[in-house]
Amino acid sequence: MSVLLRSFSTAAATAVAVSTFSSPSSSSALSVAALLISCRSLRSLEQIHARIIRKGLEQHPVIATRFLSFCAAFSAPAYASSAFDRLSAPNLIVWNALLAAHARHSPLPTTVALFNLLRRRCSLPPDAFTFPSLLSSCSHSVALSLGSSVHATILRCGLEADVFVRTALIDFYGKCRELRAARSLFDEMPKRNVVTWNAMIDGYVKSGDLVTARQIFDKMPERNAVSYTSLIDGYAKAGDLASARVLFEQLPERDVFSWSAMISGYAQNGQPGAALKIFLEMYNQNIKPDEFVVVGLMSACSQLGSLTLAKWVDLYVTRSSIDLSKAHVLAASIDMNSKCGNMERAASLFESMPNKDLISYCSLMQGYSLHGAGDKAMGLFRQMLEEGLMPDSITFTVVLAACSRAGLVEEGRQCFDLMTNEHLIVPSPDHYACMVDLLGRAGRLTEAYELIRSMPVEPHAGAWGALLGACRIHGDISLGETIARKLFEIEPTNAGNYVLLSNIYAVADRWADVSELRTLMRGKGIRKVPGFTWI
DNA sequence: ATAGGGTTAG
Repeated sequence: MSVLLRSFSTAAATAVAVSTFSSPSSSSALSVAALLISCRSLRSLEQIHARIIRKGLEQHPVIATRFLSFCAAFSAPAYASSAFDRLSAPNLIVWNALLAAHARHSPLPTTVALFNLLRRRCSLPPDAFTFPSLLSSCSHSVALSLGSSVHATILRCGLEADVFVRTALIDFYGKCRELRAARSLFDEMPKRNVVTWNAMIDGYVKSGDLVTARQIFDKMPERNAVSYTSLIDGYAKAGDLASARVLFEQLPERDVFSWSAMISGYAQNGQPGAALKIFLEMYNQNIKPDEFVVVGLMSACSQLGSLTLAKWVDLYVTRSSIDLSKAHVLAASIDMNSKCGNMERAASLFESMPNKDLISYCSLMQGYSLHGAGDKAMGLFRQMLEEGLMPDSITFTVVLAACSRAGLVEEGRQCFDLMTNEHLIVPSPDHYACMVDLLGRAGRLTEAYELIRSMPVEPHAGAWGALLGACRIHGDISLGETIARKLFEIEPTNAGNYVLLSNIYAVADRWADVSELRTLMRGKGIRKVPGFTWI
């Protein structure tokens, strides 16, 4: 009965609207309106648009509104504007639909300009449908002062009590970390819905107050997937995967957002195995992944370094409907293939990029470096400079590490000079560690020692460790002892340093020293880490 | 016709 009534009233509303603009035929308007509802892509929207024009229905307010909201759905704000500009007398509803299309997909200034145009051109003042879009645009840009002036306008229009407007305001203040403003608006609200509560949770999560976010979550009368996922995401970002997991297990209906929150949460916290397990659970439930899930999966796979897995993931993504040309998916894929040793694939993905960026260059260079092709890494570095890209501090870390692994002493030195003299980058402890490693491996132990002692910043254990490793390779006992003594001070419990010195003694047949060192270790309660060998 | 959730990578 209610369905019948509703469809009747929709038809009636259409008829009224049609009569106000004198349509050629109300039945064609109805059929086009029905066609619009079933529209599934931008291409089919374009076809329907042609039909709208052909049938003379372009000025029909209901058709125009529906058309504009489909432009919003397919992220086509420019298309919405071009159609809107041909309307002779758009009413407030049509204006609101245009504003919504832009609020979701255009930069804030464009949306604000449109709002000002609406105020000047539309015969009616903005209503409760106007402000939520405008505010959401302010929220996404975290434009506190602009949004506050919108709030003032809302008060002048007497619209602050509207649930949609008020929820949008709460969301806005929450996103701007103005939790006190959000809270006063929230506490004095007579009727809230689940979106209102979720806006508060999101605000507290974003400002890092997980305790209050949890209190809101526990207090709310009904929850949906968004309530859970916001909190899961907050816990995951704070590294509390245990709490995230408990909520995830409690969530009755998981959507792709909740799955990706867990997968990327584990991946980002260095638990690639757990990330993979969650993904497999999702996969076995035949849930379609999206690009966020896939990026998390690839990140986990990079950390595991398994070529077999990387090949499977690659094939899986190729067969899915995920757009591999999207920048972050591509970056994750290049990184995964590089780290897992599929350099051909990494290189071909890299070549497919129209605009190669610093990060993709670095991913590929690191891959070559890791797999013993330092010369290829250096070739890429030269190509990068020729392309006019500006290397940053991390780029040089990758490049210097590549030189060090490949024993390219001269190139490494040149790069260090290039970094400091031309790019004016202050060398970090990491850069020094690379240089010490580079010189040390090449047997220039004295030079390396001089470098480490002349560092203007405090060298970290990695630099000393690299030098101690070099002393072992080149059998320098006296320097080795000096460096080891330094390292025992900096990191007294790292067994690796004791093992290295012990190996130096062993190679020189100084077994008494080996034995003494072992006693020293036992005395300090240090146990050797599996994987290190005593000769 | 309107408000809510997610990867800054090397």
